[in-house]
Amino acid sequence: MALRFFNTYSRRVEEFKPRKTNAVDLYTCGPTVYSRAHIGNFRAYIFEDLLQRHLEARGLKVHRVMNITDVDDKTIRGAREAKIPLQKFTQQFKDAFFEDAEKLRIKPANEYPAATDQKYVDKMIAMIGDLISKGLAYQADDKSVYYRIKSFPNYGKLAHFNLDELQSTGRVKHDEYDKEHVGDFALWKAWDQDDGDVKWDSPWGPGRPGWHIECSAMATALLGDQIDIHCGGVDNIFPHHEAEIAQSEGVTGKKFVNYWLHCAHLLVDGQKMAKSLGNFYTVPDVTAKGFTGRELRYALMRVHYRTQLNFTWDGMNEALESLGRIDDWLERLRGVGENAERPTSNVERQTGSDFEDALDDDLNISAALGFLFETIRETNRAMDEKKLDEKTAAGWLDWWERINQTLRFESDGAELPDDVKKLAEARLQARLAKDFRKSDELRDQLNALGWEARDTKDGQKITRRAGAK
RNA sequence: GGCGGGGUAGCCAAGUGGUAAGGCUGCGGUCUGCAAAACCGCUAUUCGCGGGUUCGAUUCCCGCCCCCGCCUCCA
Repeated sequence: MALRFFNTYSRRVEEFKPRKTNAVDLYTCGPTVYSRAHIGNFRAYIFEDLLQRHLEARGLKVHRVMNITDVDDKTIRGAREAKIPLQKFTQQFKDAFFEDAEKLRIKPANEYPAATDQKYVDKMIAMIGDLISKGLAYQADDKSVYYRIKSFPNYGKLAHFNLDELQSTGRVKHDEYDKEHVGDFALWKAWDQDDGDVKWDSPWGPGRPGWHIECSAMATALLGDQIDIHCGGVDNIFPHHEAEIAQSEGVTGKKFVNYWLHCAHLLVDGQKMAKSLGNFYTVPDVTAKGFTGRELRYALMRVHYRTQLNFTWDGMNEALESLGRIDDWLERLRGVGENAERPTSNVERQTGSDFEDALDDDLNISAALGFLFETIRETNRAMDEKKLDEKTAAGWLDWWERINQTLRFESDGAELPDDVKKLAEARLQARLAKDFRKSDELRDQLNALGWEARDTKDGQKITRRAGAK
């Protein structure tokens, strides 16, 4: 089956055809580092991770760029309030971002360009100059440079907005006196006192780049004038990505992006999770409740990226239990097939490609996981009936290795905490002494800590369950 | 008001013009010292509501209701 994605530009599922035979250019909008990214932000990055890994599973070499926005109104304000230099202020959130991304097993991008990097500022200035010379931008009385949206006929095509019908939500303050059209957006923001020493020289005076131009500059600088896929959250469709198209195509005259993919919001209590609403959780908030990064990864990944996902602690428990099912299955399967000769050349033939086929269909993760869990039930049944031979088990283990490159759901086999280890040891001794009263008491104590003792033919097994610290 | 996404069991969630995947939870059974895990069984005659097309619709068409998002610096 061919790869297909829903393209925001056409509002249709389209067959994916990369420009190059075996390579894909992927640009993903990264965080604005004015505070720690929340798990709603990470939902988008996890969707992009799934996308990248699946493209790779299909044999495509992915060149991924993720920008870091380290200068804007909020970062400047934050640095000013903290009374520290902008660089120092943003660095802590950059560090936190990479730390969290690693916990969620997100594959690093090839480049993380920063908006404050002089070479990209130079590129932005060059693009703005070019837009002015083409009549697509102008400097207003407030010294800022704005994009003249009425001169770019395709403006509004991505968001499917009619410019004359735009209605202000009042969310953003407009300086309407300076602009030719309310919709004109800033390419270069003239310096003012609140900016302190945050400024760059330009032909239009001191100032700093507008938000949108940074992505146009960095994307074209690192990936070229045209790129295959550009991703982000749905809230980036307008105005951010619409502006990127206007800027990039205004300069190059070429189609900027072939496929626009956007991820729906993470909700909490049925509302969008957003810093501005204060209803958000960060990765450390979730791990502080006793959940791991891979459990959060599962919880954020298991719902199709274009469907809004309501974040709940019940959902986290479901993730934990579901992963436990996978863990138990793998352990059991390894008991049967680990030492068998791997039928490497026949894995695909033996196990099929249902999992990958499902993901080909606009990343249908629910269907893909459906196949995984059906497989688990069927192979467990075969093992119960002692009908799963070594070689078949080994084949399924290879299949798992393959799909786990995309899912990255496997347990990293963390060590047991010392108190748990002690209780488990004591319980083992009690059981050997056939002191079941005591062993049951110890099991209750383990349960209270969020761990479960289970007796198998291979001895006692300790498993983490919901609420473990 | 304009433009999107969505409404499928207790919860989460696939899916198809031909009679509802999967996960979590709950209950019963096998197994077990007892449990757990695993497996088996049960849990939507029904897919927001009302019409229409059709031999047949949850799926296509029309109308309506509800939820969420975007509408110029939010992933």
